[in-house]
Amino acid sequence: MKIATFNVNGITARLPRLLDWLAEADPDVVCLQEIKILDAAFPAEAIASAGYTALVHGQKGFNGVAILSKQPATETARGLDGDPDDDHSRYLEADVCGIRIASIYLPNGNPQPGPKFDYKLAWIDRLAARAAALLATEQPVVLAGDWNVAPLGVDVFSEAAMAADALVQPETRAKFRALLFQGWTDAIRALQPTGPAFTFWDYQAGAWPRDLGLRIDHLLLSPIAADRLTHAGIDRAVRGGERASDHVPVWVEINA
DNA sequence: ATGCCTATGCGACATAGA
Repeated sequence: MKIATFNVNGITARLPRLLDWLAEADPDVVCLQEIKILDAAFPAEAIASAGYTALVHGQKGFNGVAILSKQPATETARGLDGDPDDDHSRYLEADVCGIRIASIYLPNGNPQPGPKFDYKLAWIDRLAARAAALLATEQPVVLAGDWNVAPLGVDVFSEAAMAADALVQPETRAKFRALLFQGWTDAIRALQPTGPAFTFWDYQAGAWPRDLGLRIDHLLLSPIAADRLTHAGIDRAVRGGERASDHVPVWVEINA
């Protein structure tokens, strides 16, 4: 089964690119982030024509996540526990063919320090609580999404240029590492242990042609899912398309 | 030391992204 994550930065603006990529990459499941649309306005018909059902946890203007699937998908969670005042649409989870799959849009957290950074750190704690509960089920689980965390120095084009950014702060990295060390496998790093593996290039300052990227989109696998991991990849070429998102699709294949 | 781009919204610039 091929499972992908793709921050589309607006489903309306990106629909042609998404449909092109679905036809070309042929994933079974796609976790989308930043769909920036209400559930009722989601282009479900176009997605259905491509062969996918859609679970949608939308929001107007910004945020919003979805899970597209060729096989039947059963929703298992919408949002994270732990903060009744949090009205951001950033977490959606489903069962597909016995695999638990989460679409995650972790808060950016800039500027830091400040309330947005505090929200980010608290959100990681809430996600870690959910992740621990999922691990305890001993099911195959895939946590896929835009984590807005560059785990190591090699995951940014320049540590100096990024020093003040919420994506690389020691507290950010420590919380990500703590979650990872619950027992998750970072799929891209499991199959490509060294070197850059960027998944995002800013629209500004010629970041894409200069290859000034970040690795912030990740698929974390539970032990049983990791045992079944056969392939993983980053579809870099998508970044060079017309009206591209600033993120590209990242995917894994696990034995069904 | 800031903006550089891009998407969206009851738009005529502001907010958010990372």
